[in-house]
Amino acid sequence: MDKKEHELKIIIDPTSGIPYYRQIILQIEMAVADGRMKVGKQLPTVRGLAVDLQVNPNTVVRAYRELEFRGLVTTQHGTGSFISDIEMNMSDVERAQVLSQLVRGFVSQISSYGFTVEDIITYLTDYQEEIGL
Amino acid sequence: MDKKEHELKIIIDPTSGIPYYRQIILQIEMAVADGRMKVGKQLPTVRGLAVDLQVNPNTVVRAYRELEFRGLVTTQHGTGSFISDIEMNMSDVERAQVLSQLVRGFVSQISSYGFTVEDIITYLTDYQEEIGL
Amino acid sequence: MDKKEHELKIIIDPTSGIPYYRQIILQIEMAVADGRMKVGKQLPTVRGLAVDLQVNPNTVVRAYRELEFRGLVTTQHGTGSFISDIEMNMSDVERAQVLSQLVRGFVSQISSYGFTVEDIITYLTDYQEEIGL
Amino acid sequence: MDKKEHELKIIIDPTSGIPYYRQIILQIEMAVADGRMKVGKQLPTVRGLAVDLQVNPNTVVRAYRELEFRGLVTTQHGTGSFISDIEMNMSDVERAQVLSQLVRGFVSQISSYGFTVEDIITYLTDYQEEIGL
DNA sequence: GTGGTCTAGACCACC
DNA sequence: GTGGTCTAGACCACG
Repeated sequence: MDKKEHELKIIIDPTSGIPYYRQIILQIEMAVADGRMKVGKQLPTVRGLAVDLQVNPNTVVRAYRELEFRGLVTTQHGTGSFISDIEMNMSDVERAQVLSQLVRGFVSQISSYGFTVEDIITYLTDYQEEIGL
Repeated sequence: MDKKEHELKIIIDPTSGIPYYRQIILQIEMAVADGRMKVGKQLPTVRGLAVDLQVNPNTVVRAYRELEFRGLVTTQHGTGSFISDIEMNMSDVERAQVLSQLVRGFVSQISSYGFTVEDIITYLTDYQEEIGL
Repeated sequence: MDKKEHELKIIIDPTSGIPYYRQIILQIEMAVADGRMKVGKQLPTVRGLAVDLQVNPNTVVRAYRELEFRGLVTTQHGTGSFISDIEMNMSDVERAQVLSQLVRGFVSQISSYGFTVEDIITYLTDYQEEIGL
Repeated sequence: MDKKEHELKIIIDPTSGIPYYRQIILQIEMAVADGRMKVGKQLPTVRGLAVDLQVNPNTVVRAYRELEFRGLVTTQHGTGSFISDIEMNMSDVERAQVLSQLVRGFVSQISSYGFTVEDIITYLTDYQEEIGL
């Protein structure tokens, strides 16, 4: 078994209309969500990732900054950026605030498709049972 | 007891983060989808709607143009804009698919922050009341 | 009495060692704190302020972005940036989170001078009485 | 009951946001200020301290160099670094002035977000316990 | 080597 | 006109 089969592999789609820095954020969030990136693990360096993705280093910086703001990532100057342990580093209040921002962003997104908060709640309730199986 | 007495009541929310022209598009789409606007019916004039909504006429123009591009609306120069008879609306099934994709993506995202579906539902329920104010 | 005697007058000190964008943030915060900027008032445009301060527009963008993240400022694409009504737009949870971030930043700052949280609490308690006079 | 049994115990907090070399400087300054380190006493060797703190030797070098620049420390090539007899430490009065300036500035800042001195005190008291863990 | 800040200037989206 | 994103590349701070 190759321990590296599920490493962090970010892919930028220039045609998606989604800003590059957001694509980076989303894919790092997903990597954490599905366990490919674990607490304490170092993220690619800013410059390294920029070269990989063929984007400007500043674009990566911006993505990392936003992740740090949200508490998902910790940056140590001169050392690198790491996945932080949110549960440990954030108070309940802070976690609630992150949830709030994420949900509001999502609501804004779905309403641009004409869906309502009601629709999501209904869907999620069903989804929850589905997962619970 | 006429359920259609308010045929087309568009409301712009400047704080939603959704572009004005999109808000107009969405609400016209929804009006068509739920039967408040029917094929052949005339839309408000660009200037009239702009005054109503207190937005720049160009914003309304843009919304109508995009609707025309999608085939939902036909513009007759010098006469006005009308709902065209092309069936461009998403079916319920399609809408459900889109919702599903969006919500699952979001659930994946928030789980990277250690939140659960339960957390979202709770938050949304509160949020819904807050908006309802 | 000239109504404009106390307008927003931002001054960048290139020798202070404080990043320009932080200097902008701090001075806008102060302007709001002392009433020179009020809720709903429009901030200088990004480009306008950049020219005024003789800094790059991106530097102003960054300052405004951070203020928006903190909830002090609301940006409307294509229209401008405005002082937002924090009390209205933020939930208790969100306000608590902003407080948390501000205080933690301050603690980090003062500990670089060798002061402790204890020192601040002591000072603030005295200060509070002083103000209360 | 020797109060000085732990003459110089430096602790690096990687999460504080304060540069390592500053943390070293501050703790040496404080050790001098409260009498744990006296004039003429030898500081730990660069390499020894680097190993102790698990930091890069260059980081210790930098801290010592800055202390030497300030006159607090004298380095004798091939022999070691020593506390010099120049009185560079802030008096209590000076420290109080600095604290005052910092705190008042911060109070002004947070008031732009609608927070009160009371809010900070409450938060700090909680925070203090949290850190104390 | 790492990340942080800033500039100059381009191009896009929204009003 | 407004703000938003991105690039190219420089210089600084930290380890």
